[in-house]
Amino acid sequence: MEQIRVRFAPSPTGPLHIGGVRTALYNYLFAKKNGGTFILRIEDTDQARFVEGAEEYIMESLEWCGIKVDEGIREGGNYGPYRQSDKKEIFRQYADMLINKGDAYYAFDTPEELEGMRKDLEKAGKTFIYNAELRDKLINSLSLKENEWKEKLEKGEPYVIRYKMPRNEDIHFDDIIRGHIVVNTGTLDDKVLFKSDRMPTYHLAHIVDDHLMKISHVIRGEEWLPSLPLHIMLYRSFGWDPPLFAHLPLLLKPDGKGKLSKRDGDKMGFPVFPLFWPYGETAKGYREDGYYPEAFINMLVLLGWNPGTEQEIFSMDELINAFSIDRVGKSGSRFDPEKAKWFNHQYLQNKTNTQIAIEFRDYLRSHGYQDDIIRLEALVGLVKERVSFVKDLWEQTDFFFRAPDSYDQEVVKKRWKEDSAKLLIELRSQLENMVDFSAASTEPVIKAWIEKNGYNTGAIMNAFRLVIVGTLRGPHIYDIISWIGKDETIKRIDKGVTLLSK
RNA sequence: GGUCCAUUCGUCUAGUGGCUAGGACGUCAGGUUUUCAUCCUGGUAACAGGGGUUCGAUUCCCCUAUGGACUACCA
Repeated sequence: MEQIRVRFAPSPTGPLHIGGVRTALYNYLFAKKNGGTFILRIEDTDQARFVEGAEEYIMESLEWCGIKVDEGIREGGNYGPYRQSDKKEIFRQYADMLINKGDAYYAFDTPEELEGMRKDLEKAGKTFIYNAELRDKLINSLSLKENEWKEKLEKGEPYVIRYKMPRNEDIHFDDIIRGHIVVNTGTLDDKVLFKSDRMPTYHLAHIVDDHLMKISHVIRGEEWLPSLPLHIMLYRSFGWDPPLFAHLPLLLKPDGKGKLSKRDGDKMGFPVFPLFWPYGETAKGYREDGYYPEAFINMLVLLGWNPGTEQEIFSMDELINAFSIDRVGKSGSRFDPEKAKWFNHQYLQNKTNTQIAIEFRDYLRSHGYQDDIIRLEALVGLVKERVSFVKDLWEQTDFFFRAPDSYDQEVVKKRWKEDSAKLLIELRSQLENMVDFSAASTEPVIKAWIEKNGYNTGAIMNAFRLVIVGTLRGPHIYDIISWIGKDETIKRIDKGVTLLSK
């Protein structure tokens, strides 16, 4: 059987969008599932849009996601170079092959001339297509006499190389996800294959590279579907067997219409990129927002693919095992930031308290507190179920580290009664004598004391929580006082009684 | 405008020529927690519309509508 080789081929024009990450992920899963090779190829044939740092960003993003590249710029491989600008001479040779074969030609029209004609025709209600109908009226090696266009070449006039699309021919092809598609060449134009800056366009470069790199399956975004007929024609002209194609549906914005863009993220407060983008107009990333890469990937993989079972939580290994391109859907998926949070919650709950405590320690430092890891582990155990992110732990635990310096006025109004101070002072004396301050020890004692005196449990517990926490929230009160300790508990009771009895 | 693609609960989706159309997120209601959150249980909610084909269509075909992509010397 043929060796499976797939590639992810982004262009370094900015940060990698999560739609791009998903494409990379599906390629990776497909490769690993089938014992194949995952290749990262940088398509930097557009010199004008090149962005410094984008290439590094792409590689770092894949690494963070746990998508391992088998062949690429860093990894090497036998099918390099893996950066297209490093092999532009090679592309030129292939463009010449097409010219010699008569399937491509030189065109000398300037962009301004073409734009002018396009506008004129549009005014007349017609569509301008550089194709068999019009190419004779334009300036190229088909319309000009041989000596004329050769002279232009010799004089060094700028030119492009265009593909000579047949006038009227049905092109049949298959897409793994979408099935059989037929397009007539009459609706297609003579696409530019080689630009006047002596770089190939995407169309030429990726066909040549995919062939040279022995790519077996092209898995890419749906936006390429309309140009697939051209690509099929190119394979035919070169006399090469095309790879198999799978065009992935798009990722849509959470509300409204259209595909997901950076603006949506800014507007609705969620990241559209895996990592923070530090150049120019900066953009936030999932990593910096506190997402675990496993959760991010798990969320992303289910946008457009499902295993056909009810399993929702997948490790990368499980994904590799379960993945099948047949189960990729056809329609675009709307991205849901709420579900992304839910996934992170799931992953956070599955971490050990130790792991979380180590991460939490860094956040604590930024708030000016520290504690030893054993105590932090215990603390994490009390509150982790309440949060989806480590960074949210602080707002669940701030009162463990500092006594309240003000009290929730609504609670005071409702729960602080005439006899609250007296009851808390009694409670204080109960606690004061206890040696073992664990919840298991204090809880029954306090309960018994309340019962014996026929006190109202609610009145005491709410007042107690108020002076310890400052408001009515948090874990079991006995767990809280155990963690902060007897001295601190007594102090907080005293402080509360003093301040609230005024 | 032209070409191509798509359409099941609000969202991600499962599914079949005959099912009470299933799950998850969200939401709502109860329960647990004398707090809050979590958690548990339950509820709400969908086959875009119209024609066919068929004994029977959510499922197959056509049309319409809606949405999307592409339509650069960008990828």
